[in-house]
Amino acid sequence: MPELPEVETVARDLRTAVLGRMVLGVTLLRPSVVRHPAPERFVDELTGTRFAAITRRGKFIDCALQRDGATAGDLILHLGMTGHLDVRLPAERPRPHTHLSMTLDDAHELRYADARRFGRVLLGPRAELEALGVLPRLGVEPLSAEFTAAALDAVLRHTTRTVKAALLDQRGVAGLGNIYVDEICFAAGVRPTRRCHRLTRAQRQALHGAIVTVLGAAIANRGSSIDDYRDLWDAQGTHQEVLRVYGRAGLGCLRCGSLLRRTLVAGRGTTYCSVCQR
DNA sequence: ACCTACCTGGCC
DNA sequence: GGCCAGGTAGGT
Repeated sequence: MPELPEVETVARDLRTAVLGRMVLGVTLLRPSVVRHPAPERFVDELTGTRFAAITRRGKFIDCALQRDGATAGDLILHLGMTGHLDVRLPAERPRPHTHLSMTLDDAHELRYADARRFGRVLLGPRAELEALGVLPRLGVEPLSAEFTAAALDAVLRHTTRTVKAALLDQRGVAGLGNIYVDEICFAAGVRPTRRCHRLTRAQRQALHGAIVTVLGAAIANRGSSIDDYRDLWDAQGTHQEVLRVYGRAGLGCLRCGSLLRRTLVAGRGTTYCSVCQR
């Protein structure tokens, strides 16, 4: 469900809601959502910590924790396809499939829910989690200074895979998913089925520009609420209203009017304009 | 570089 | 009942 713009929106709101708060208690209703460490240790090590910083890396939310003012690892959350975070008062009924609830020192609860359970939760120093192999090593952050046209070239140039598959791979560029890859390909005028090594330099540059502008616009609109994405306060984003290809198969291209096609690429439903995208 | 499995819910 | 869904991981 959430891709980079939705995760960024939730991370920013989370900063407002829980930064500086202490975790007084932890209720782990479905231990299997915690991938590391073991459930008892997870609860013990999280209890009594304070949220010191909240950042996003790809589609992961990283809450840096402190205990007695000293660094105490990171609470790392991935929302999968259907994950939700809520900040609610205890009297409010938890949404279905709530797997983890943290009671905070301002009387609110921070809750993690995920119907399909494709998401996960981890706790520990980020470096340690990466060393253990329980956190994947992610590619370049597309909204960082390191994401230059040359950096994208390095991802695309030496592979024969489709552009769609390469951009979905979190080890290349971190944070892109099915909606935004289709939108990026349309904005760049590139077919998602195109093989990376056959891209022209101009096409690679167009993709680089499109990644930055599409993600920026989606964040400004607080993400796309297609099915069940909602922010921390249960409000919808508005970017779904301006998507140009995702969800528009069979409708007219907003640029040239021809019917948008839908195919399967890299195992994912893919919509594109066969006239505007080459 | 693919392909399937992992889950639940909603729609036809 | 079957198909589809914003995402990975693991096996071939």
